[in-house]
Amino acid sequence: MTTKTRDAGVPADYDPSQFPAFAVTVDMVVLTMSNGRLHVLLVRRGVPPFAGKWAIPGGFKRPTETLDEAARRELGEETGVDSASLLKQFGAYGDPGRDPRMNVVTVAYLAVLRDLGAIAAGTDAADAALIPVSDALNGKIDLAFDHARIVRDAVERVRVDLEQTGIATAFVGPTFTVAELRAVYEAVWGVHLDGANFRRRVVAESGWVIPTGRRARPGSTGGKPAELFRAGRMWKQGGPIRHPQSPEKGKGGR
Amino acid sequence: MTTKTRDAGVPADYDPSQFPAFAVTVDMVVLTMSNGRLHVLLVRRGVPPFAGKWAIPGGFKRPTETLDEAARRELGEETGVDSASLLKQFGAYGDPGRDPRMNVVTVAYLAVLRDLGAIAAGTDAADAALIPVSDALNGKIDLAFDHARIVRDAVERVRVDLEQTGIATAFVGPTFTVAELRAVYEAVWGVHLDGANFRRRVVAESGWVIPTGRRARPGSTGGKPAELFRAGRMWKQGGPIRHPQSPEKGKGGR
DNA sequence: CAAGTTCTGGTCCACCGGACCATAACTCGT
DNA sequence: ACGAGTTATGGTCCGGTGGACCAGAACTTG
Repeated sequence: MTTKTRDAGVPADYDPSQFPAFAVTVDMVVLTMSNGRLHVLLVRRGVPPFAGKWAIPGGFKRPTETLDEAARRELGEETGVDSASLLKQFGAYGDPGRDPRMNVVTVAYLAVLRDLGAIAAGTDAADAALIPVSDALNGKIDLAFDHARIVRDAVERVRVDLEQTGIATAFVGPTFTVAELRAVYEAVWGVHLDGANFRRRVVAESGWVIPTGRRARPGSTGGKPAELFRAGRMWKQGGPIRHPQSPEKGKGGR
Repeated sequence: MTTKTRDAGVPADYDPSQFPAFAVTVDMVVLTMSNGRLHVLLVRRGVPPFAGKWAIPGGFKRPTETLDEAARRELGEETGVDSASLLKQFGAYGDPGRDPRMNVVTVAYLAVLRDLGAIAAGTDAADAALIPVSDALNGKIDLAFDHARIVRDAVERVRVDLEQTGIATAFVGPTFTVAELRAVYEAVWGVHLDGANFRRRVVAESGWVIPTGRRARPGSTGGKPAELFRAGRMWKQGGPIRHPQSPEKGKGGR
């Protein structure tokens, strides 16, 4: 609810009319694939506290907008990207003292983007960078505030969503090959997937990927040119690819 | 982040130092099984706005506590339940005007409890009640603020978590039969599950349920006395029961 | 043109999920 | 006390899926 309903028979040690004031912000964890690895967009702080440290982009929510609108606005302001190809709320953070200056509760959003080269350029690039999530998570780069935890939660969310939604196509371009899509799964999950089986399942799930007639040019290393697909409309509810190693019983394929 | 990082080359139409003040609340959707149906705990509001309407319990977050702590405290104050058997954050809501008096952002928590009879009694029962979620969702009972949406999201979350975590055991008592556990799945999903297959999978998953030597007394309708189990420690990561009807392809069992 | 690399379709088999049957162990009514 | 009804629980059977593996197609480079 919004006001404390004072009907429980507990000592009224807190006056509901004197509610404490908080600042509310939205922070975005922007993830992308770069060079075959998962990266997160970070900005370097110029002012205290945590001046000089890396942080995830974000800003204050305005009273006249919803949380989703605030996230979309901030994403556009900080990265120049308008396409809310994927912008998903995944958590709220309000530990006391997480901002030394004031009481702040932040609502965290996950954004998955492709082609971050153009994005980093659009954001006055000086203080923005794409950092491999592995570096951000293992402490090689320490983040401002509780942003390390937020990034960790976001990555965990992506790992789960990859299995249950069509989030994978948000990582690749408007047109892509099966191998590119498979690389997303392999990078995020850190596993190896059989190419033939992967392709079979992806194309079997109707509505997932739609073949364009065209073919991609092979890389410098050769190989048969791959078929080009574009994303279908089945963006939610059940992707065809399942995380392996889930059979933690006593199986072990042949 | 917590302060707006002003490095993007966008017009500074908003002054970060003048952040708007919000009230932050935590609201709890308390779900339980009663009489074979899924119920939600609601309290009747005594003061405007929405006086007389039903609402989910909740209250203000204090600057000295985390969001999780606030949720646990409020749950105890309003329901008398201390056991955080399951208390999970699932969303933040901050639409403008959701509270006509002021700017409020609420962080919603899902609580799953058993044995709500004692709970409703402990909360000075006059204004608290267990309402079937079906009544709360189809508009038969209209809720204050945007609580209808919050309850809807919570129920959806439970449906998903039921498949992927061990949340089901939170609905039943400290000791339970396989049939009781199956009733949880059937009520939440609205499906019928085969008793024999259900039992097989539940007991096969090691660590899920632990047999106590005892047996339950059969109901007034007779039948073989069921074996009594208690919940194991495998509370997270992958329940053994899957939602049927997921094969939306072209199957149809034999 | 040979060798290497990648894509893509095919095959095969173990395992799983769900339908179904059978039996055990209780209740109630007569 | 005994049959009928009811619930619990184990067994069996079978189609479908997932994953390992092979083979051929279509490109690269040297």
